[in-house]
Amino acid sequence: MNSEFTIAVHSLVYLAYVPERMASSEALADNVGTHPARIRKVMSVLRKSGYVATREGAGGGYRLTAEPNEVSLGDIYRVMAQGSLMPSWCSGDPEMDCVVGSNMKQVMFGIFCTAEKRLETHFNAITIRDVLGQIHDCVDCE
Amino acid sequence: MNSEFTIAVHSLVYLAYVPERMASSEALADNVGTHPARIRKVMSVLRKSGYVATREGAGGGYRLTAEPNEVSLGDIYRVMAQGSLMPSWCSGDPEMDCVVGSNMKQVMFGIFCTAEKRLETHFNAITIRDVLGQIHDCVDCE
DNA sequence: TTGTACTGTAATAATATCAGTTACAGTTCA
DNA sequence: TGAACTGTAACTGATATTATTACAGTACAA
Repeated sequence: MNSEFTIAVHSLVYLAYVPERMASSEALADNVGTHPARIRKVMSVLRKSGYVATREGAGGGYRLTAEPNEVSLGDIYRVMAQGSLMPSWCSGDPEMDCVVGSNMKQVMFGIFCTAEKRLETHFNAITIRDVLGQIHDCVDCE
Repeated sequence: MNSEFTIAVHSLVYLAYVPERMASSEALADNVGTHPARIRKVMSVLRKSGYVATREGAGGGYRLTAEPNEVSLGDIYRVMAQGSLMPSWCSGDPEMDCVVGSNMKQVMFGIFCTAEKRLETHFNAITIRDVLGQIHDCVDCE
């Protein structure tokens, strides 16, 4: 999996943490630990998916529009990283003569698809609010 | 995830399909669609884990030693690809001042760990025999 | 006992993916 | 009108992945 999913989750949690004001791509990049341009790319997807509002121009930036307890990591996974479980390279060749070699690609595809559904089910149960809660729990433990 | 998991599963299924004879790395590479040296590398791990026997020299190769219905994809995942769900790059920095930025790495780590456990649970329920069965089902459907 | 056919393993090369960066047009506010 | 932003694409460098080569070691068979 590439890290856009992580960046998206981190950004949304941060926006949920400062709901009253807009955060610029630079502020988010600082917090996430990456480059502002990368943040803008990720946020662009989240805007198109309806999770954040953006404003260009001076004083602009990003603001969470969805309710933190109504956005799950599953939602984010689907828009940022769906299909990333299956390796890009897959074995077998449908054209070949052997039963195993010719059907393996299809069978493994099915296995990876159901595996990914499992993963999504797991992520569906975790909301942005939950993640923010876990972060606050970290502090309480210190 | 890199594709060694897929290569391992494919190879074991193939060996389960031809249990009476040894398969050379070249025969397996042909069936899987990769280079013999890569097969040997993967099989070396499977040998050390006790799933296959190998024999060097003329007429040598690989043979399945485990029972196809006793080896699960979860077993294979653990030896070939454990930890591959979490992206190599992760956000946040424990040293920083912000609660979100400083704890996110740890929280996401936990989320990815439990997600991977879910994945393993799913893979645990699928055996090499099941995969071979699915391949035979493919043929019946044609 | 020697040649042939294998595995084991490491090193290297080629390729693909990922992350960082730069650049600039477009937008908004003051 | 200038400053502070986003949106997006292009490019660069780093890292991960796969392919390939090479060769030492092992086992069988003539």
